[in-house]
Amino acid sequence: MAFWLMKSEPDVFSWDDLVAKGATGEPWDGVRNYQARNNMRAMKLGERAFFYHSRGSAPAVVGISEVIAEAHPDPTTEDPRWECVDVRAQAPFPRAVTLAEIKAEPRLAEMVLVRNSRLSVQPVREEEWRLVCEMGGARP
DNA sequence: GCCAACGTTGGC
DNA sequence: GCCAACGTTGGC
Repeated sequence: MAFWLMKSEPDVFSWDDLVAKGATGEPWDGVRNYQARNNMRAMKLGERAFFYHSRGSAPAVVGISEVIAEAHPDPTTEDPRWECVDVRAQAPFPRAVTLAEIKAEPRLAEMVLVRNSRLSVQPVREEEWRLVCEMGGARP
């Protein structure tokens, strides 16, 4: 069981937008980066991902989403190279965990979020997952 | 709004 | 296959 982190600009598609989609969820389309696509290809049904708000006033992990459809062609392009998974909101973080808090935690220094801030879909280690959940008061 | 870091493109 | 130029992302 792997863990993931997916970024979204809250002005474009926020956690609340995903919550509003309910059980139907949302295709995570528009990704045009090979590493991010490869990560989506590796996602399995039922695996979970942090929902991260980038470019907001305070970039932060704000919720947990769940994969409800494995990789399939991205409906927003004819280009067969690009694929997406579908996700739905599973649970909000009682307290958002900001990037500043993550950077201040030495045990999270190896997170992809810290080391390669530009990758929009990234793996999270199990111990990192548990720690971030704990920091946000979320059930891991 | 600025700018550093990174990924992609395209000429050679 | 190299690398400069360019575009995009995202923190601040």
